[in-house]
Amino acid sequence: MDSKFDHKIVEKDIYEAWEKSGAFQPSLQPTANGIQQRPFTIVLPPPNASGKMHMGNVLMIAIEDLMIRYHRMKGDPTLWIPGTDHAGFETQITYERELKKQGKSRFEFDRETLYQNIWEFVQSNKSQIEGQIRQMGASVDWSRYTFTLDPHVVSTVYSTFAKMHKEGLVYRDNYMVNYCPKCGTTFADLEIMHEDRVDKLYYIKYKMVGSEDGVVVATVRPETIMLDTHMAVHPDNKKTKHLIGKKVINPLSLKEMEIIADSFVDPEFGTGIVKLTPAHDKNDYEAAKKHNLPVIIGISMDGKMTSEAGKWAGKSVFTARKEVVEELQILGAIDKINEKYEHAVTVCYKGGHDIEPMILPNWFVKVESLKKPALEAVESGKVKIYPEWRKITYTKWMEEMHDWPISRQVVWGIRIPVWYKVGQSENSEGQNVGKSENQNIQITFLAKNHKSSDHSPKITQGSELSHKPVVVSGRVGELLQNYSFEEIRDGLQTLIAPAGCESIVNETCPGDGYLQETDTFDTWFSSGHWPLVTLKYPESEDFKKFYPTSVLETGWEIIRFWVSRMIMFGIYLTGEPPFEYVYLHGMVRAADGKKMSKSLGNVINPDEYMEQYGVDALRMGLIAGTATGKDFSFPKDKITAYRNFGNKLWNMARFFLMMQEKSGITNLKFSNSQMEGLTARDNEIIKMLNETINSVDKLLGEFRFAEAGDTIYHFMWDEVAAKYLEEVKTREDLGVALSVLRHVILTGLKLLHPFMPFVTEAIWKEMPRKHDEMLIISKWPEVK
RNA sequence: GGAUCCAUAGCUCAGUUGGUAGAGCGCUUCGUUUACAUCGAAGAUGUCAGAGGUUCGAGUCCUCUUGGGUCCACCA
Repeated sequence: MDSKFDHKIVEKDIYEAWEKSGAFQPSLQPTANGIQQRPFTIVLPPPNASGKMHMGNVLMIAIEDLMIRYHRMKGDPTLWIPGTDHAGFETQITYERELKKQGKSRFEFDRETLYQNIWEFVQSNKSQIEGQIRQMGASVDWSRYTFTLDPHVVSTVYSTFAKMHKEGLVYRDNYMVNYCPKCGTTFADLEIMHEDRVDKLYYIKYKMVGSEDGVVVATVRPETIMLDTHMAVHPDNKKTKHLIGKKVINPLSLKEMEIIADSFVDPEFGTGIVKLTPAHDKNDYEAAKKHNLPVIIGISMDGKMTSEAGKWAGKSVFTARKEVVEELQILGAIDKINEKYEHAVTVCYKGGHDIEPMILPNWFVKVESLKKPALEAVESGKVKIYPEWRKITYTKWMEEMHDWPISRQVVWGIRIPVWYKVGQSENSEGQNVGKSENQNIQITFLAKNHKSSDHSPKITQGSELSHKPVVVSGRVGELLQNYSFEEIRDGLQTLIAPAGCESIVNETCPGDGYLQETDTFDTWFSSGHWPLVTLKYPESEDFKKFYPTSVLETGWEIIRFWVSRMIMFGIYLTGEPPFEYVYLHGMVRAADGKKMSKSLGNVINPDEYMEQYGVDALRMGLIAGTATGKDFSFPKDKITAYRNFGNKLWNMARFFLMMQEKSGITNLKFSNSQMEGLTARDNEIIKMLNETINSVDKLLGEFRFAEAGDTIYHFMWDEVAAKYLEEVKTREDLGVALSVLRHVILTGLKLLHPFMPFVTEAIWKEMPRKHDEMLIISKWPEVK
């Protein structure tokens, strides 16, 4: 043995030996005295398939591997299923960035081709994260590896959607969604943020109809003024009560606008009068629905003004705002401008871009009947959340939860299995598609045989050359007059079907003339099935044996996104929540105490630490970073400390071996029950060892990982290495002392193995033992 | 605005039924003892944010204040 422990030499070989031994697979693990134990199961929250390991992943794997190894040594049939996530939106963004480097964009591809290209991109990248999971020492069962786009996953998600559709739990409706024109997709309420900003608040003068009087209305969005048809005041506001029912003139459209009463208006804000823009404001939309007002869409999905905006059509929101203000100034319609108006703007959490509220048809999940049992499961303690104070995040969210929009305008994901009939089929039974709402479906597709003489469909992009495919968009009813159904189908990019369209839910194409929905499921809709699909619900033996799983371990920031949905789907499909415990680890912050982010440039890369200090030190250091589940700063010191500790253990073993060799004693006794002639001091150290075992068992049972590790650390270092081992040097009854020392070292290695698997396994291999099995499957010490 | 967590040694954090303040790192001094300098020995550093309350006794429980973090939130 070298005088220093070198993690680089052993890590790879040890992992291969573990994997080869079958220890990761429950069916190949040794059983505990033939007694049928309860299985212990964890499903790995899947990291991004095309990404790389970050500190949060490292902590997650460290904690999960700790629990897994502990239970495996205790003799429970233990299963940890690995997997990776397609990470819909993020991966698509990454891929598009690659395209841009090649001077291309996604608009040059039809949907099918784009999907295939991203698939290949992910396939060529996923070996990195898989390699890193191995490097971490994760004792996962690779034979059960699952990717979130595996055929059986897609098929399970499809059947859930079909079941929910059949039971009336999904519906299609127009909805005011949070749309990000930059990202090109909608975001759920959970996925948007509020950013405090200082903007201009414009006070606009409106003239009353048939009077010289006027009113003044405050707005931050003058660019929508020409769309407005109504204003509103609070019905009980004395100052504005007289205005109800009166009319004013829109300074841009010159149309008359009626002032209505609605209690959502805050009498204290601005002038107490609000202009209504139903298509682009949540409150206004609600009010418009209530009062049956027109909803005029003035901003399109690319963030530009529509034809409804008159002379500003085609201009960006920003430009329109500037120009409208100039126009209003010329008209003398601006009363004043508050230059320093502080308010909160909604932005998307992905890129921090401004959210444009839009009316779009969407698929929704009715959550009312799903959320009740999911809330009940946690409140009754059937699902136990640790740390306990995180529970309130869950219960609050479940109480407030409203219907869940699940459509995403992203290609990379599970395509919603809904089909719209748009083309004529040969066997059409007199169904006149031309008259149906389906002819109003908005299509964007890549036309390969574009005829330059066409003028009805709008060409939005591409060259005039006829051989080069161009992007064509329009209503399908009109497009079909110039293009064949097959050409549209094959070149299809996106489709927006109005809420009233007829549709069929089916996994595969139901017949001729159908186009499939181009939206994909919200990634949380499919990952909400994770414990089910990794266990191959509903028919497999795994599902029968391992469901519900034992612990779901993840970061607290996805309680709402993920944990709640898994519990909902688990109960909905099986009647049982998918796990018994939820353990939520804290967020690893950067050295400066802030959240790690690429934009702040404070990201700490785990690779460097694994390389320099070894996986064991990094894992244990992170676990020791916080004992309470709170967020914590990356604990660099603790990583050094545990690297040193690994070396200390290594040298304890070296000392033992050296003493044994020097003394020539070969008949050491193995278990303390066989040891004779123990001194009071020997009994004392054995007693302390047993107390350590007891407290480690207790602490691990309570998810107090840091304290458990700390307990072993101090016993092994302060009591064994610093004291007992020194005494051994001068003992006359060396045979007894070495027997005790070996017993203590071997037992200590067992206790430590779940925390620091590599160094303990490496030392174990060097120590003379009774059985020659690996440490990973050795029996956890029990105190009699 | 609502909710929640936090404030303990220079730094990062422990301190779970209330009972004499802890760890790691850092710092000071000393040490070539044959397991380990990724080591050993000795040592310094805290009105446990502030105020009040409950108690024989409070870092720990309650109230308020101050200062932070995070989540949620429709105010044009």
